[in-house]
Amino acid sequence: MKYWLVKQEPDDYPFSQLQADGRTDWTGVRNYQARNFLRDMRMGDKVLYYHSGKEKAVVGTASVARAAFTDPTADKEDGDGWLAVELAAGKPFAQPVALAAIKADTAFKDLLLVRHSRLSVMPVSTDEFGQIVAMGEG
DNA sequence: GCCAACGTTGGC
DNA sequence: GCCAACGTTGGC
Repeated sequence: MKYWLVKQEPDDYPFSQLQADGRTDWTGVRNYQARNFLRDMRMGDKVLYYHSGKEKAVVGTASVARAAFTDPTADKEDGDGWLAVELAAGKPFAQPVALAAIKADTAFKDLLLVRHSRLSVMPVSTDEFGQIVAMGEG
């Protein structure tokens, strides 16, 4: 099993909305590096859900409910080859894990969230995932 | 609101 | 194929 982190503006689609929906198609990714990570996702993989913008914190977990498929929201102008996955809501964190806290911990110095802040879909290691979940559960 | 980082576009 | 210009993202 692999572990991932996805980033979303809470104004666009907050974690609470994913919880309300149960699951959702993760569409609209138009970046090749992120697309390649989507392609590597397998059903059952675990996902950290990060709120960018004002919040800047990991707020809960999700899981991959359906492996990559053609993004139905990609139009002609976008070209083809874009992918989506389906995510299922996991657990909200009792305590959001702030980006500042992640940056302050050298255990996360290689995390792409820190190193490559603009990437919206990224892999995380087993250890990183476990540690962030532990922090989130308080 | 600003700026840095990065990706994309378009002229050459 | 290179590179400057531009647009977007996201942290501060």
